[in-house]
Order: sequence, then C-alpha cells, then structure tokens
Amino acid sequence: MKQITKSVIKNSLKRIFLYRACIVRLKLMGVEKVFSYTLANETGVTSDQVRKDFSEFSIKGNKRGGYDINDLLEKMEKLFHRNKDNNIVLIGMGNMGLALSKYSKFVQRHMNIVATFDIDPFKQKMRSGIPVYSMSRLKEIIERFKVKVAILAVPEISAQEVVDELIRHGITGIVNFAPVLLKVPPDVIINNVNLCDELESVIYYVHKQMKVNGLKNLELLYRDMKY
Amino acid sequence: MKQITKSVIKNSLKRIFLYRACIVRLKLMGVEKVFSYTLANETGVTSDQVRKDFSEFSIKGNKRGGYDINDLLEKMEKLFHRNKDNNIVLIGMGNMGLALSKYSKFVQRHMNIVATFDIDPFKQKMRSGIPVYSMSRLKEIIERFKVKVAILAVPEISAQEVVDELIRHGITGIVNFAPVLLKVPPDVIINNVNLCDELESVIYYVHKQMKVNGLKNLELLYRDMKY
DNA sequence: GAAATGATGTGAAACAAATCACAAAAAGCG
DNA sequence: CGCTTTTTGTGATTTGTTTCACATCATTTC
Repeated sequence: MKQITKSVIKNSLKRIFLYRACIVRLKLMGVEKVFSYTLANETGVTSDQVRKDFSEFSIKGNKRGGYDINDLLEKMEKLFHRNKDNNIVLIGMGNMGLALSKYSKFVQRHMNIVATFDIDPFKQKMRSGIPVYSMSRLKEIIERFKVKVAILAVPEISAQEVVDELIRHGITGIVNFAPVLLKVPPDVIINNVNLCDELESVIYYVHKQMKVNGLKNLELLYRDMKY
Repeated sequence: MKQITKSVIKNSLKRIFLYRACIVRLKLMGVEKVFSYTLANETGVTSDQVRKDFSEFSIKGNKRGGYDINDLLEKMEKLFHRNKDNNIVLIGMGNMGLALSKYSKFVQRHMNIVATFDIDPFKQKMRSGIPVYSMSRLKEIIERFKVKVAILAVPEISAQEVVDELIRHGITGIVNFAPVLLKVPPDVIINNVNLCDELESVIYYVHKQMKVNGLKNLELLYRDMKY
C-alpha cells in the first residue's frame, strides 16, 4: 500500500548530528575528552538533553571523566554506518542536481554519488566528475553498486514517476528536493528538503519578530509619555 | 549577547506549508472548497490536526461547508506576507549559491534575490541573471533594497564572519547552508539546512529498517520451521 | 420547519519530549 | 582510607503536542 510518508527525522537524531559536528571540531583542536555541558554550550541545548540523547543511542561515558572523544566518534561512526561506504545515486542534473553532484562534503562523509541520471544525459555530461546516465540504465547501476539511497532533484512534475521507478529497483531511502509530497510504501524512508519553505519560514518569523518589536517599542513610547 | 540559535521551525508551521502546497494544487484543478479530511488525506496527517493547526493560526472555516479555497489562500498569503515582495540577498556563489540563484521557485513565491555576493565577484558573473557584487557593497545593497533576509552559501570557514557582517547591516533572518552552528543575537532567526545530515539521517533509517526486516525474516523462518 | 446529516472548533485525555533531581560512580585530596 | 567534588545516567515531574470526543452550527431532506 502506497501512502504519504511524512519526512520525520527524530529530534534526538538531529541533535546527535550537532554533537558529532562539534566533537569532530574538538578533536581537530586536539581535545581528548568532553563533558556533556561542553557539548551543551556549543550546541545550544542543555547538558541533560545531551546525556538523554546519548543514552537513547546507548552511548556511555565515564562517571566524572566525561566522554572520550575517540571512543565517542567510533561509536557514532558505527551508529551511522560510516565505517563502510554508502553508494548513492542522484536523479536530475538541473541546477540543483549539478550543485549536489559537486558537493564535496558527501564524499568526506563516505557518501559516494556513484552515478547521476537525467532524461537528457548529455546536458551536463561535462560539468561534473561523476558520469551522467540516461534513465534507462537506472536498474543496471542501482544493482551493480547495491544502491539503497537516492537523491531526487528532478522537476516536481516528474518526481512521483521517478520515485516509483526507483522503488521498483530497490531504493529504500530518498532525499527529495522536489516540492511535492511523494507517495511511497511504508517501508521507504523519505526526507523532504523544501527550499522555498525553509526560506519562507524564516521570512515568517522575521516579520513576526518585527511586529513584536514594534509593539515593544510602542509600549516603551507609551511608558515614556507623561500624560 | 550572542548565542547559538537552534533552527527550530514549529511543526505546525511546517504543516501549514504542506497544506498550502496542497491547496494551491487543488485551486489549479478548479476546486473551490476543501474539507479538513481532504487536506489530511493529501498530506498524511489527521483531520483533527489540520483543524488544530488552522485554529492556531486563526484560520476559520464554515461549519459544514469546509474551507473556501480562495479565502484560505488569501489568509495564508497575509500570514506569510506574500502580498508584498520580499527582497533577499544571497552570499556565496559557489556551486550551491549558483544553483540557488537560479532556483525559479523563489520568484514564483515573491521571494526575490536582488543581489548575490562573493569574495570573487567575477567568478560567476556570467552564469546567473542576478548581479554578483563584491562583499564591500553589502551594506549599500542591503540598505537600498531594505533586505531583512539572507541566504548563506559560503564555505563553513567564513560563515561566522559573514553572518556577523550581515547582522551589522540589519539582516535579521538567515537560511544557512554552511554546516556550522552560527552564533547570533537572540533576535536573529537562523534556519540551518545541512545537506550531509539530511542524507545521513536517511541512511541511518535505511540501515535500521534493514536490520528490523532482517529480524522479521528470521522470525518468519523460525515460525516456518517444523521442529 | 423539524429532524437528520456532515462539517468545524475546541476542551479534555493521552501521549511524547524536555527538564529536574538525585543516586551512583570515579577522581582527587588531606 | 575516607571525605569531597565532579560528572554521568536515569526515574520522576513538568511541559508540550497530538488525538479524542463532542458541542455547535449550517445545510439538506422529508
């Protein structure tokens, strides 16, 4: 049964990513152990939260000694399967697809885009170091590289169609940049990244804050008036 | 006082975006009114949730008559300040910046990137329809176009520095694509988009599910064994 | 025009997430 | 060695969010 799959990534997991970024930075600085409140200060959460999150993912520290940074990173790598490489395919070589294909951070984190696809495989052939194939070779490549995860950067009009094909060929996780809600079976993970929504929500809060500040100012004004 | 600002966009607001996308589609199809359960079905939430969300943003419908689509869109436009245009600046014309500068959906939603900036303004001068300025002209442009919101697509190493400058010149909302936690005063809104984390969390869930399915299969196997 | 129906809107209940409070363990110190 | 300090880890509490249940109203039907 196909169904709308909400892109819900648990908050605790998101925070774990925060912690890790922080831990990596600390390691580069030569730090060897870290306390929950250090991570808390660096990431803007409470130290209780840090410990609760770690405990959820069964990450243990040393009473009084804090957390050993190397140990912590190792456990996280295991948790995120970063010891082994992950093969990814990228569908859609428009502007966004092209930028993503060149994004060097993926490789640094052992996520390798092994192939990209487009209905017009010649369009961007020269522009990225990664081969661009026509859609007809999807099945072949996915099977050869045992790919489970795809990045979708196609126009919204064709997104559902492409997703259906991806799933037929064994893809079970998708990061979707097309601004549509995809219908997928319940065992397929979708993570939607909607650039307009991201920008628009910031605009919403900016306007809201301006209103609040406006009111505050008025209040001050009122208070200053000697009636 | 500067502090880490978590990128927390309320869930109810995110859902409002979902509903709107859905409503826009329905309007294009010629539909004139919509019920909470229709939106619910289309977006994968419950109808109660839809009504609660609407109620939070003071959006009212008609008892029995559902919601009038035009009225709904009007109210949402007001809510999101989409009746007036929003001027945006984009900092960093690397791969991602270039792609974002060409992203046509922003304009469709009245969010206009009026200028882009890069330490090397010649790099991408020809590639986008939008002018690329050197960082020295930031203040001038921000003031001239009354810009409040910026998109940050610079390397992580220079992100904090650029943000400090943006805030000095009056920016109060930022969509940040650099994988760092920025320190900003509490009245500045930050929304972080971390591409690696988005991809990595999908990988996490895919692996997790594979483990669960593996277990399930074993269980079936076990059940089928005639001991 | 009264009764039945089908939708909204919202207080109450159930559930989930974050914070608090403190026991337990490790390290330092006299 | 035992006392103090520091930090983790987790049950208990609070806070926040979602779901439930139903009163309310508008429309249709007879």
